[in-house]
Amino acid sequence: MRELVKAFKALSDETRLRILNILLERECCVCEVMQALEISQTRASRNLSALYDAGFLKLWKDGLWSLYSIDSDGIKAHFSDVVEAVRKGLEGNEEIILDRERLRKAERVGPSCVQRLIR
Amino acid sequence: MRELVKAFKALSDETRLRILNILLERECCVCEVMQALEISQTRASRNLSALYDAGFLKLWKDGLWSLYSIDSDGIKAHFSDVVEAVRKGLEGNEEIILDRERLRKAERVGPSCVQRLIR
DNA sequence: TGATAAAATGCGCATATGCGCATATAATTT
DNA sequence: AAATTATATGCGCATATGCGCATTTTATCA
Repeated sequence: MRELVKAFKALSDETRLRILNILLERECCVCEVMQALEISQTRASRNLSALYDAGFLKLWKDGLWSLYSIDSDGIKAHFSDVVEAVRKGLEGNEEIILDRERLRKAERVGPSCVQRLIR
Repeated sequence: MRELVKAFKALSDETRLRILNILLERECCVCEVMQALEISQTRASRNLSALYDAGFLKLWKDGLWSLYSIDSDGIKAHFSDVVEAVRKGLEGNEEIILDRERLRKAERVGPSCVQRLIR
């Protein structure tokens, strides 16, 4: 039960749904998430961790980069339906579309290069 | 998006998952929820409202009674999978089993008769 | 070894949430 | 109309959450 609650808690936040959405597109490092969603480093890092702790993501460290991606195998069988529901539920949303567009332009250069772009 | 977030927020609470679970068994009035989960009137009422506001329940008033039940039709197509995920996710949980047992014994007599049983 | 860089984290604050208590509301009964 | 009863709600408080700022951690590279 605790785990279920934790999973839903992870999904009950706009930032995290947006993150999940771009990760459905492809694996990302923290700075790419920052660029795609136009959010701060702290915010990206913390929310990625939350999704990770809830069991939705897997993490693979490549040097300085933390690469997060959907943990398709780790997500319990019946919970992949929930992720699918998220994907469908977000379909057509404007912000979500923008996120994906910015993701296409996002580069794997760290936050220090982007910092000034954010506010 | 706001709606999605609201839906998941409604599901990210133990009390509300327990309520959803007994409503999967059958329609209940507030006092039956109190009895099944052994919680206060305020708590039952408020959490039922939250699930209602998020679009999971429908409400039918019969005299003094407010009868809540799963809104199978109202729940959007792809969201019934989420409810199903909840049901499966709760399977075997001890508290959940107890809730269902108490539900069987629950009667449609108001909180005033039960009040003393709760703490 | 020192400088640089990506990501994580401690702290603090503003806001949100859960819920008890008391009371209000609304429907029923006498 | 007054009393009773099932549910809803205003208020207040304790706790949780989100996130910015500054700093730390961890890894790379000169």
